Amino acid sequence: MTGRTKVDQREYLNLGRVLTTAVSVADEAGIEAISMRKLAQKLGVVPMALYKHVANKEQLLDGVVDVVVREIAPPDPTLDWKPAVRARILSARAALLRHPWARRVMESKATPTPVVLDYIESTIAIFRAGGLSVDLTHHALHALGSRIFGFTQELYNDSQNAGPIPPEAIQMLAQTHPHSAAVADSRRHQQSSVVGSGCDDQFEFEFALDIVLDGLERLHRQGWSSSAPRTSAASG
Amino acid sequence: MTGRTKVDQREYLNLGRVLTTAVSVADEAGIEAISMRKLAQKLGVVPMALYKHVANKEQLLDGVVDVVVREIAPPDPTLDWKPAVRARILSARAALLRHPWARRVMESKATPTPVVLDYIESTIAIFRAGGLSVDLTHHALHALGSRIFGFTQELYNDSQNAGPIPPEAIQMLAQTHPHSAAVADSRRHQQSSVVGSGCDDQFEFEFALDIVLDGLERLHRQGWSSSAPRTSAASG
DNA sequence: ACCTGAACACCGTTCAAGT
DNA sequence: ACCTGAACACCGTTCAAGT
Repeated sequence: MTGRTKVDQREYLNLGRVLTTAVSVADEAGIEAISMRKLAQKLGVVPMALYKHVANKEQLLDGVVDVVVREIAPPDPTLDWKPAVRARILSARAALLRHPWARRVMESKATPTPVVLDYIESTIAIFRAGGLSVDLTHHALHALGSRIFGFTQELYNDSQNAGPIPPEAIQMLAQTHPHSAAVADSRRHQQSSVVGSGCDDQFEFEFALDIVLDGLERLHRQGWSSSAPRTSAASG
Repeated sequence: MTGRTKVDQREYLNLGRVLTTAVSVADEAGIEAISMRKLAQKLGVVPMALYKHVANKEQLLDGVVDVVVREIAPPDPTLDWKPAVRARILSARAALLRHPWARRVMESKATPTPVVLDYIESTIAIFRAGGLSVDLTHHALHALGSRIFGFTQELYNDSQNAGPIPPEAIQMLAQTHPHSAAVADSRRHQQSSVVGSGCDDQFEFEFALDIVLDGLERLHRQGWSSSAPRTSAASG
């Protein structure tokens, strides 16, 4: 009977509140701030109370990823397959920019959750509705890979904190690695849209994405098939 | 004076032995088997003894990555830039296939070690020697991204243990996600070179790599520049 | 029957005590 | 001066004791 007062003092914990709290904790303090103990403290409960809603930490992270994936905009049925896929991937990228820690969590997973599977399914559906064969769609998924989720595939992703590389650093780099310094320095001559970074990340993302999408479109127009005699994949 | 007997009983620990032991431990038992405590035990020393050779665990992992990166074959100067880059990346991929845990370790790093910087430098040198502009080389590095290191960018990389997806699983998947099931099923009709996996990972890797390299070659031939009026990146 | 605090088996690293 | 064992501050999860 005394348990009844708990209802008045505090909302019962539920899975939704656990997950959205975990997302906001990660947004504010990074993924390393999500431990069962710290999250429980944030929720004002004992650590073991979380185990009423998730079986273990892995299941918690699955749920957290699902929250992020659900933020990705659904496909626009009025677009042709190429702009539709492009818009979808850019929406996924936007979601990951809001939750930069989510990429690492997703990469640590070995199998997709049903929510992620739904996302993949609807993305495949865009290709198929656009007339691409099952075969080419299969290879397209491999070629796009985790870019489907909006992942960038830069050499070093974690330089989000740093702004442009200071000139002194490039000067020093030039003494040992001149080519690298020259390429790094070419960033600062692009004043197009630079905000915090020395590089226009959005431009580079779209540049790489368009190379792949254009290559796939070319193969599609050629009626390319993997069982046909092998030539250079995207030439002709 | 009694310390002298230590020399007879056991070789003095040195950094090289620490790193090569760490690599073989990871090869045999996975990256989670590398902890300062377990590694020390494997070497027959007390955990704190490792701190004579590395400042902390991060520095240990840096050294371990360096061992793997040094296994990548140097560029072949007799080849044109495209086949040279292609061969280099395939050599990097081969190194990662021997040390599958290395990818995750490299991704956890925020900045490159000098050894990794040497690798990047020599790869950039291939592009420049082939006549690509600094500008295009810059974008090429972004477009290839971590593929430079031989990283695959599949949706799920950790399915190395599993063989082909069993037909029953595809049947079940088909009920909820028909497109995904069809695409997954298209794997089993490629009997080209399948060894353990249901998919020809080498083919898919080269397929995606060639799309990017062919796109870059096309832009190079067009004299493409990022400062020129923007069109679809790789079309024309 | 339910909840939960203590405990377990780890981890990287600090630090002071012992030689 | 050097080495190193105990200790610290964590972690995810188990489990039995208490209500």
